Amino acid sequence: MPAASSPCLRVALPLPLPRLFDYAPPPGAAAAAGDVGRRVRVPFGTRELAGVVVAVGPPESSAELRQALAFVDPVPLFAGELFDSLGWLARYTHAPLGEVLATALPAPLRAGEPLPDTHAWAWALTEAGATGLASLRAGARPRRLAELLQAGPMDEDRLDQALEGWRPAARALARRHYADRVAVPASAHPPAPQPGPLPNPGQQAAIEAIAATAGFAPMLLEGVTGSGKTEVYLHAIAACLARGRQALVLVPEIGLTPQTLARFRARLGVSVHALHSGMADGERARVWAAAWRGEARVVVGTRSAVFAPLPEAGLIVVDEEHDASYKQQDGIRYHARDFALVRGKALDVPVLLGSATPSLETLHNAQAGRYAHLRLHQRAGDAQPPTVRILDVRKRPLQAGLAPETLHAIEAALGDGGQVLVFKNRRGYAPVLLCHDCGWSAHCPRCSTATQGTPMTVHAGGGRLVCHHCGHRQARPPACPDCASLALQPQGIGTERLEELLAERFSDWPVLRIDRGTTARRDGLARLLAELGERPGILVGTQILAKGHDLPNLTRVVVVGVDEGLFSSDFRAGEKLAQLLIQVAGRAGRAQRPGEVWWQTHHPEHPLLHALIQGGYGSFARAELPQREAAGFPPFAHLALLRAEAQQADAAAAFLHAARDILHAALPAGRAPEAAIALHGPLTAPMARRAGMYRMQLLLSCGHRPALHACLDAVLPAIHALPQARRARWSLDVDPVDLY
DNA sequence: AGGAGAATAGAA
DNA sequence: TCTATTCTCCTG
Repeated sequence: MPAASSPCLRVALPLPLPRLFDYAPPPGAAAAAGDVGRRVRVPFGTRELAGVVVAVGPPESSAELRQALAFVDPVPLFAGELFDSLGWLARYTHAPLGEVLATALPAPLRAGEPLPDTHAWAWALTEAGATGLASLRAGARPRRLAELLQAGPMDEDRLDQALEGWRPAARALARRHYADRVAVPASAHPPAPQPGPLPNPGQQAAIEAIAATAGFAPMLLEGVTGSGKTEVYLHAIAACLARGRQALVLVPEIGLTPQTLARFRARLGVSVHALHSGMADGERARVWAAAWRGEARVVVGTRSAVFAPLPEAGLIVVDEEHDASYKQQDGIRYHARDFALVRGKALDVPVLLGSATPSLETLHNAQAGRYAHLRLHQRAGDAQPPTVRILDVRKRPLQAGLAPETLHAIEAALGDGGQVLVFKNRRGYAPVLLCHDCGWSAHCPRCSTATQGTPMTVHAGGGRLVCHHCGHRQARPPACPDCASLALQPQGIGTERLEELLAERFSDWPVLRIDRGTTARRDGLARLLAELGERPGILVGTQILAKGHDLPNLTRVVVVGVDEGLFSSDFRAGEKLAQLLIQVAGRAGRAQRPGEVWWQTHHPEHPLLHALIQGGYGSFARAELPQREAAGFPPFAHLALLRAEAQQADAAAAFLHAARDILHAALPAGRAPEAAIALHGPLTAPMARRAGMYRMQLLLSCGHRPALHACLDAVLPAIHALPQARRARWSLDVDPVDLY
């Protein structure tokens, strides 16, 4: 055993413990400053863990240290900017560094596997192939592929561009032993970009503004749907590549379509690495490794892609920056857009935030001059903005939840050969199952709000009950459990029922339902849309249809259930609804055909709807921001939410009361009012019980971010040490997005 | 977190 | 009295 005075490895382990663990270096190694950022395997109690060396120095305690087992990495995996930024993230989220570092890694790397190889794959003709080539049918794909390979082995991503459908052809050649798949070193072949459409003046101005920036520059690119934000991204990325730098593009969870990737690949002329939750762990680790080695020049990915290492970074793009999927809702509750800005600053590169409906936080920063504000007013290709109409359905007879005017509008659009989108933000067959005789309705046994149980949604054509909050499912009861009546009726309308009713009413046209139920498979959505093509028909769907795919023949959009978002208690509900309505409306009339949007509502006078109709999203935002300021909500105040949940309601309450007492005692007296920290609660969470757990929360708000963080820093060790903390599951959410 | 050992509660 | 389950402690 080495002497206690020699330097040790200070290791961050993936544990919910706010501390590091010291180890003697592994056999045959001495601890050196250059070990910082390397992963090590260490013994921990009776188990073995993989952690990250975050410092080298004298041990904290004088006790005999255990010895690390072995380094995983020959050189630091976390170095430079990424290491520093993740340290910042741990401090900002008040989470243990070890957990933050683990969150930043794909699963295999988190588990301590070595950084995988990233050689590219290429196809090469065998000798048999070279001689047998002539025997292949002329003009057929295998023949054309073999001819391409005559010049030498060819990378797979080159083949993607050179020959459509080459993969089956390659398999055919391989079967005859005419060709082999061979590993080749990842070659950074120079970009061979394809020209795109000529930018319009608005796009040109934005492109030039971005080109004129050097170093860190946050920019909001605000452009209505269809104004060609992606074109601007592509120009900025191409310029970044031309300077020999890497680009990172973040997209929302459901925005990353195969079409998007194909478009990026074709236009940029380099391989584009995707990183998203649908990929296998091994593949993610390979892409992460490719970014680490600088081989991946363009990384396009969802939330967690914000952790991609970028040794040669030149640009970060966050598309649809307002999207809620950028906020991680469990574990380390980071916000990918905000972390992208932090990384952009540390990397000293521009960060481009794009949206048709910017978050009020971003808009506020732009208005305050902290972000450059680029605008695209014009829709690409001379497309006209859709006209939006509010349809007052009070006292109107509804059929399938649709007013007669709405049905006529759908019929007219179909008759004109157009497609119609009927948007309903509620999945399933019906939102409630009700007993017509006694008034009983089906509620989830494991979830409830403060005042009532949450209804179970009828699914699968009426045969099954599903809770949308916890996923609990059960068979639909044949009779009322209270009065044994058989008069159980599905009430209200979900997408499944809407699809059924529309298919009945418009039997001459195809009706497609697009929601999590029908698009569970990876490219389910693309498949369904490709099937419909440009034929007239009806799409029934939820959120998932609000973005992504181009639907050039979509001429009419009907939104039902607008009212459900109008009177929510969440202070962000209005913003979310406005964003949704504008995003969905933007689906209409993308090409030459003018679009028409109908919002069905029982509240035609609601100021939110009026603001949107009269002045669009900007007008809504101008009205909303002062209200946020008056109410002391973000972006004018900063929030942190202490959540607790437990099997027994009083365990959660006891913890939060104890935490409140600690906080209260620590609140700095006599501060400037803007640095004052307000405590709200403990209160029962709006969703009081979820999956059988009782849930409570304590909200902290403060006008001055550093004061809030200083307070949390001062108080969290005591909160961690509370005896009540072990009787409840608790977490701290800095900048919470959902307060449910 | 998760494993180990201690404490405690139900079945023979 | 013995085993099953919950509780508490600790990790370098």
